[in-house]
Amino acid sequence: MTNESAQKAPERPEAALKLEEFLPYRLNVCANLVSQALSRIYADRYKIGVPEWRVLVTLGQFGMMTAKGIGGHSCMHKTKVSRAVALLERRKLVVRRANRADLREAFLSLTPAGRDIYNELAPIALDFAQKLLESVDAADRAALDRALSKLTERSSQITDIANSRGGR
Amino acid sequence: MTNESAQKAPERPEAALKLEEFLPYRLNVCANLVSQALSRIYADRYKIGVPEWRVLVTLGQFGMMTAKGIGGHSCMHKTKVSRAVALLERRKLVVRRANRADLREAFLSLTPAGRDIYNELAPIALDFAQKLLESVDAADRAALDRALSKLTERSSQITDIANSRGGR
DNA sequence: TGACGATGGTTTCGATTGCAACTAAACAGG
DNA sequence: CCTGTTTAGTTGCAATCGAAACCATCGTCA
Repeated sequence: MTNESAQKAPERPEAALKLEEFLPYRLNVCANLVSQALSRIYADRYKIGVPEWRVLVTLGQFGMMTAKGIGGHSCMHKTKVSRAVALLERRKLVVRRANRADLREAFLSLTPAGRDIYNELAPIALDFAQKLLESVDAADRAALDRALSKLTERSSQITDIANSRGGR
Repeated sequence: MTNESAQKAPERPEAALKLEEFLPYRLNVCANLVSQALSRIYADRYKIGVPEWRVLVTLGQFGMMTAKGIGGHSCMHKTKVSRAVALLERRKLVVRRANRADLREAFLSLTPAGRDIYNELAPIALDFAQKLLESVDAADRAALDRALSKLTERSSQITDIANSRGGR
């Protein structure tokens, strides 16, 4: 066997790329399925999607916040936040209060109706997550927690570096 | 404290829903970041997106397959597969060969050019996944593996049940 | 004060998505 | 055979998304 042919060999069999074992793929499939299962809880009941759900939960958690704050905390693009808030505002689930000290931003918070929905959904969502976690061996749960944190941190790091390189 | 007020209490503080600790949310964020980081490897270089990437990898792995087969193996909607294949076909990375025994379907496979790209990308992708995994404590990796499998299984189960109920 | 860059948020626009309707071919079962 | 049903794959359409442009306001510095 020459060097040439060794280089051209498709791949070492033991290193073959199998999609179903490939971490990024598995994460994506898992996250989508979980997301879809969860959204059954609120989608039909209240006709809202994931972005609206996140806004609702964030405001439920913090009480009052700017759109920027919501975006930062829920990892959503500002246009997504803007549109989700607009929808919730139309439905009278969220109110906008001007910030006298800075008229560019506005403070958002749940209306009583929004709070009602939040109070109804939050325990159901927690229960859902709990049920989901119960399918994972108790001994593995902490590891999953750590792993998700590490993977999230590492990949956002990679993206940042690549972005700063590309943006030169 | 009456029963009434206990029922109306927003939530027990210890059970409060915190988005940043909520498993479905964390999975989604993690998967998106990882996916985005990975796509840097192939997106710019070859101007393809996730669906095309998955078709490429699936065909690289199995050699020859129908669109249905690809969809099943890569968890993609048939329209996504159809469009991804159409794009790759236009780029001469994939060929379609009629199945004499059943003219509805067609066998798809990589062209030599497609195989070249696969052979270039696969090791880089594997390396990426490896690097990513290295950020996770070695002791936690097997647990992550099991947890992802369980969560995937459980949530697709939930969705299936809900779907069959709704589809009555 | 007044000009300029930065910032919060909205809007416009092109691209991607998934559902539903469709086409064409296979496979009943009489 | 014909007829109705199922299946592989494509296409039309409406909804969603994110990048970039945009608008209004703020902070800075001369």
